Amino acid sequence: MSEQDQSIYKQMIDTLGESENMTPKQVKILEAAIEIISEKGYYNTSTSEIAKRAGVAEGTIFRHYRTKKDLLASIITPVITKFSAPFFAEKFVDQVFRKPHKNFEDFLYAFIKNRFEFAKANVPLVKILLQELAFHPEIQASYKKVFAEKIYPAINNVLDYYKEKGEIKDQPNLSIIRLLAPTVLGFLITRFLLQPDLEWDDDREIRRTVDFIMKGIGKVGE
Amino acid sequence: MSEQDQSIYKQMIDTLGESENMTPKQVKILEAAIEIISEKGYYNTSTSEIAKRAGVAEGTIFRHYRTKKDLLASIITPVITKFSAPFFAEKFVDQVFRKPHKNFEDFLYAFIKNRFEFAKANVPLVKILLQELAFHPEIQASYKKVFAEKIYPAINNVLDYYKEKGEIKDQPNLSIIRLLAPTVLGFLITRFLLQPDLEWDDDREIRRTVDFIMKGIGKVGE
Amino acid sequence: MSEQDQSIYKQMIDTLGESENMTPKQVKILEAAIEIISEKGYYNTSTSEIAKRAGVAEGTIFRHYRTKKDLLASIITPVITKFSAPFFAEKFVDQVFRKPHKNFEDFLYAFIKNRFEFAKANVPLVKILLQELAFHPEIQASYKKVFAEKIYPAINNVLDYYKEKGEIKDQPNLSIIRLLAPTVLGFLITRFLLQPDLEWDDDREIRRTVDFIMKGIGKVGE
Amino acid sequence: MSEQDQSIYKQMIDTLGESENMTPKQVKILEAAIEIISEKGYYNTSTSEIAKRAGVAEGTIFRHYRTKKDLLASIITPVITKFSAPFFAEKFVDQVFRKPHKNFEDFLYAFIKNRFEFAKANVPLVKILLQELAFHPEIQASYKKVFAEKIYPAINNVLDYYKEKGEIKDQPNLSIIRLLAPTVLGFLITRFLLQPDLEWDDDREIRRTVDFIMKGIGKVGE
DNA sequence: CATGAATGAGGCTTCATTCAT
DNA sequence: AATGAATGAAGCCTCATTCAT
Repeated sequence: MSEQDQSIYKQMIDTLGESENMTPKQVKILEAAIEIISEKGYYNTSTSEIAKRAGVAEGTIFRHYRTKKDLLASIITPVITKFSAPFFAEKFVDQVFRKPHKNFEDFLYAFIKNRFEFAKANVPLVKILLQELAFHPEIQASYKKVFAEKIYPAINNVLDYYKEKGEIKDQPNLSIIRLLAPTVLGFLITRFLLQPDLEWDDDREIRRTVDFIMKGIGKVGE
Repeated sequence: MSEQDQSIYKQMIDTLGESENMTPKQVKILEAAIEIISEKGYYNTSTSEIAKRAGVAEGTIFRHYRTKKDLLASIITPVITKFSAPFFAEKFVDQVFRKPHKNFEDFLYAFIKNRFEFAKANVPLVKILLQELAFHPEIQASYKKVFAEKIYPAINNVLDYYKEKGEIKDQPNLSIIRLLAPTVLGFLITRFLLQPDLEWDDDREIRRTVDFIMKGIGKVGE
Repeated sequence: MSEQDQSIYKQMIDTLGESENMTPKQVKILEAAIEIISEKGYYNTSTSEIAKRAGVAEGTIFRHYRTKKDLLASIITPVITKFSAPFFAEKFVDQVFRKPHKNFEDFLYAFIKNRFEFAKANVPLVKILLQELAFHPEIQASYKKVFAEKIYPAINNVLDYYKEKGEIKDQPNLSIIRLLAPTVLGFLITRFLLQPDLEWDDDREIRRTVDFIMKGIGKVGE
Repeated sequence: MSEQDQSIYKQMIDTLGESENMTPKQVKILEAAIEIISEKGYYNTSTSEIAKRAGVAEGTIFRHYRTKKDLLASIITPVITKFSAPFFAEKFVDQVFRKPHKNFEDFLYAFIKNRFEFAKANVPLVKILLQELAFHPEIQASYKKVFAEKIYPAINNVLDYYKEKGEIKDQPNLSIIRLLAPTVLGFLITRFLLQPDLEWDDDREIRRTVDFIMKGIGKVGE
């Protein structure tokens, strides 16, 4: 799995700050916005507060983002992209067919591990994504697009592949996803958002998750 | 499982309207608030809009609820209670020990089925609960209390019981819950909030969910 | 000096309650209004709060007083009357000419003493009068009328009388009043409103006040 | 006595407008607020009315003053300070000991004259101060502080000084102040607030006031 | 007489956004 | 690019007053 999507939170911003045409102030604005919005939510965060935390005049924000919602979009859109990065076309499918995963369980472990690291490095961003998704139709649309065009097809491929290899029980892929996704997401949400202060033995818990899924989905016990 | 907690949405309000001392206008206000807030979220819903939809003067809202947030609380608090109703003390535990469930699978099926019916009858309320939980510390506190005092102990009992009977694999109960809860919730959320328009074969999907969990948790295949 | 104007606060109300056609509820309302308004001022006191403290429905207030301002007027008007009671026509002037005061100093002492007792018995009412006078033109008008028709003429008489007797320096009566009034009022205000918790030797302080005025006004030292 | 505290009303604002960082709009707001509040009182004055009179959007008020009460405070606080300016430390006491006042009477005349000019130049401000003092605990606190720390000690010094010189009768200073203050204040209030339209011979009336006080306090006639 | 739910005008305040500098 | 004063729409809430019961 790619490593360049780790730690977007700062990294993403910095990268943009250099590669694209971001001024230092713009970077400050993004950082401040991410911090505050992830703490208090979009509607409880005022642009003036963001400006203050960023050490910038209020007007400056609107020089870079036409509206407050634009600012939110500019935070969330990359997260949607990066979060689904592994599913993007070749890389992901390639890994499945050519890479060292000798079976589905191996693949699943690697996949969860990878998304785990991503979430860990980007807690505030993931938090914003999950919280705001419900309230902003534009963002939902953006997500649905990525899901339909990238995520779903990729997963589909993988599942079909392992089904053929006889490692996955015969069920509609959608049903499988419906079971798989909440299990993985549920783990990440519990781990990083609901109970971040518990003492987690992360690796054991990841294995447990894999195990749980494998039992439920796999053909092993049958 | 009790049937008196079905369909709170209207039923709850009506009941209150009669049993408690709710005026017809107050009922209208609650209904309107639930509708609009579940559509657009708390922060996108203005009290004036609620008043308009309820056919009431804006001031009337504040005769009955000191604050807009009070109004939200008066919607959510009963949901928290009712949603966890099956866990409340005797009933739930009794069912497990004395009632017709011959094994954990049976119990699980009955339980999911029951919560499924509840969710089905109260989509708007559940939606509000899930969406707003993130933003209102008071509501979080209220939920945590119910979870710690009612839900968790009840589940604990059940799991211990079936562990003793050898139907559940030996894992920490917290880990089991961490796997179980997202699976059930994920199903309900997908079914009623994310993809309500799909043509669902509900019973088959419930069985699939039970099956998935049983495989992952149970001792069967070992 | 008349004794029937002592302790209006309760007494006034009770009297009205019997003699006039006041219901017990109306009495409660007046009492509550006086208490709260004297504590927090007219504009910081809501009719609902008055109703609550009076143990009465809000509507009941408006059954007895057309408006909130009417309620205030019904409190203040009698105070204006009673506060200037000693000046009312015959009684007052009579006392001056026929009664036991052998000189102006004696009269002054009796007068201040009398108004002192009145103020003492009616602190809340006096407080309301002083505080609200500034903001309600109707009340000002009412006061000016009483002053012009009763108070001023009466004082005028008295001053002229003692001037003739050679006990008061020859100055315009208005100037005398301008010096006299603040001295007396200033004492009462300090005593009951500004520093009510100090340990006052009331009689000594009254004598000091009389002395101060006598020196300033009288012919003694000349 | 210093002359730089004359005519705060406009002068104060103008000064601030230049020396401090006040925008022209902010100056307009202050002027409008002073005018209207002094006419109708704080609670009868709406922020929208102030905005209208100031030719400013209502929101602009709240950019400069977080609260309506803040606006009031920003008007009154300087008045409290300026009104007691002559009492502030050296200047005042110095004048007493080193300056041209050959006796207490001279000093008293100069003092009253000075405060008279101040009141004359700041009628609206003084009116607001007197009217609102009763209703705003924060303002009371602010005043009490100034009184305890500046005014009282200064007066104390002066009285002791002239007592030693044998020009003032031996009474507790607090008693003297209790007699002195209402006489001076009563004069100013009558002159500028109660009867501003009378034709006053100001100098004669000031002398009368001084005379009245001297007789009452002084040792002359004894 | 009494009630108290209902009203709706109006108050204070917030905040995204604009614009002259 | 950056500023920050200014805007004004819109939000929440209060409260005196009315009216059907």
